[in-house]
Amino acid sequence: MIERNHLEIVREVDRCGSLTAAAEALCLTQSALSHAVKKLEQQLGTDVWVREGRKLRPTQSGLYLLSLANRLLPQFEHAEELVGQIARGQRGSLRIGMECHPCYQWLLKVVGPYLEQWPGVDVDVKQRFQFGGIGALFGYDIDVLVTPDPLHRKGLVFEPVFDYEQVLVVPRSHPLATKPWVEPADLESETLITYPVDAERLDIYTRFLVPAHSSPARHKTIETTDIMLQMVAAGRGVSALPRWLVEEYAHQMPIKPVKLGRKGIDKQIFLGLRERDANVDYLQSFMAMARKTTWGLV
Amino acid sequence: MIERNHLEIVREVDRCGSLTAAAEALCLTQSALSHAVKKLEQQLGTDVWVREGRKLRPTQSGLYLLSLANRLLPQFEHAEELVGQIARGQRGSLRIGMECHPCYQWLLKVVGPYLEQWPGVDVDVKQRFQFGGIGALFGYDIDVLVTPDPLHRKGLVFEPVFDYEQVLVVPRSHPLATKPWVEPADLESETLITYPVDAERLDIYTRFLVPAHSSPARHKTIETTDIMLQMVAAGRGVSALPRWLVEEYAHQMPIKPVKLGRKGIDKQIFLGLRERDANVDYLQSFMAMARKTTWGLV
DNA sequence: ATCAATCCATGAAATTAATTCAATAAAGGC
DNA sequence: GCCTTTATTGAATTAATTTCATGGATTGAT
Repeated sequence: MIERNHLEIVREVDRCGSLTAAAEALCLTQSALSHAVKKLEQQLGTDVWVREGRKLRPTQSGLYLLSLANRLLPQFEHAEELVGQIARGQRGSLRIGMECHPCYQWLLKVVGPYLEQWPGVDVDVKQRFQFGGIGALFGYDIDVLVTPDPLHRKGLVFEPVFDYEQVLVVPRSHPLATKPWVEPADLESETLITYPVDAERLDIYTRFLVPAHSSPARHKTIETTDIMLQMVAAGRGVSALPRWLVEEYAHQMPIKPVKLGRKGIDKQIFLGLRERDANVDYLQSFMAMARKTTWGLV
Repeated sequence: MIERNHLEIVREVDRCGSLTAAAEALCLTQSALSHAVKKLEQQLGTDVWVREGRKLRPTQSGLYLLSLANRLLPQFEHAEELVGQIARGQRGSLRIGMECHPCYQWLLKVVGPYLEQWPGVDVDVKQRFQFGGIGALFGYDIDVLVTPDPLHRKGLVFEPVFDYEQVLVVPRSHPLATKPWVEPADLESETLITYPVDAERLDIYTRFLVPAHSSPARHKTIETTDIMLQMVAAGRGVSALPRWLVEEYAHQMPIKPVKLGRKGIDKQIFLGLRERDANVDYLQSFMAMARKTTWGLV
């Protein structure tokens, strides 16, 4: 078996030109090296150096091992560096799961500065999970979950990162646009546009329409926020989104946020991760930056 | 320090899915593996697997080490295979030094079949040496020397591979072409074409002209055999070459060999190598094939 | 729920491997 | 020729790996 230290020896002997010097460099006695060399040659069944006087000249095998050493040893060294970074929490992969469609816009604001600060971390975002976001966390498909439903289970940790108000978005010229708030009944003649997810995961249903036994005239689903808002601006329907998101888009398109009910619908977004990972530096940092990014938005 | 056996462990645990099975595959007890794993994780300062129930799931570090293992271990294994071949004399480099210009034609006939038989051997031919062919052998610039001058020294071994007669080459229409042999005086009106080497290494001088205190009308040097013979065929001079070589070319061009002196000049070509290498399979084989190739030529 | 089977962790003992020490031999420089 | 440097060798020492014996934890089946 050719071992790493054999390659180390071959490289150092080549560098130093003698066993004695190589032994010095490897923090060994010259005798230890001599023994090691002898054993290696016995194992390989061939000389690695020919002894000429008191010089060592690499044989064919020696030259080959030398090239192998110069190829493999740097990879070992690089690996140690990398694993060290992982150990210190400076490197890793951060797979973010999203269970909150409109949060994608918010996430982009977090990720930008985060990538700058953590050059060793690979960030990826996933939006579909076979067994739900919690399952994805347990199954190691993701490392962090962005969700409005913390659903506590042991082994997982959730932390709120920001609060916001879910509002109705209507065209600026819409009759509802001037109201201080809308009632469920106001939507019965409207087309409601939502993301394509189950109704029980849409607050406008669970916390607004369903309790009032109300429902919209039609229901359309659209994947992307941009298109959704363009549809609203074009008077093709109304939608429910975070207030901060609507206000941001309101600069560019004729839309307006309207409170849902007299008290409005307040929501909270949580970041969840595995308890085991809770003390990993780059994950903690992500939590911290996520919390900070909030302020600029609400 | 990440060692080869660490990579071996990581790979095997991944393959087998459990420590126990991996231990079996590595011919170790489960306990030994457990100890080894623990020590590795301590050294790295990070877990390589997370224990979930009685299953092991690789961590970030573990996944990285696994990819490293899949990259490096095959290289180790390939290296062992290769060194094994070198040890068994099945692989190596055969650098042939030529001190006998016309022998190049002969060498080509040897090398062809040799390459087929020894796919693991890299053959190279060198024709110029700073300190002579012998020096090149001693200095490990070449492995075999093809020479007419064996010049014995200890540490080197020479063996004759073939005999031949050195003859004068003249155009077929030349007056000398019909003579049974030429005398030194016959060349005094001729242009002599030779390879560009010192006169003391040219038999036509040392063994023919010089003893008779004779010399040609002019002396030209040419590097390549083909051009040399074309010059002769064109009546631009005469040259001295092995009879077998001249006879081969005589099919294609109007040239003729003539004996040098009544008795002719007999020569012998030797193959020399370092004593140390004398028992290397692929070198011995080269010697053998060199000897055999002779028959087809003389 | 209980039981058996399977798997991993651990400490102490045994084995094996690596390293040092001390002595020797060989080569190169002055 | 003598002195210095370098590599080899065998025995003693030290360090490491491995095994043995055991216990705890989890899984799947009865």
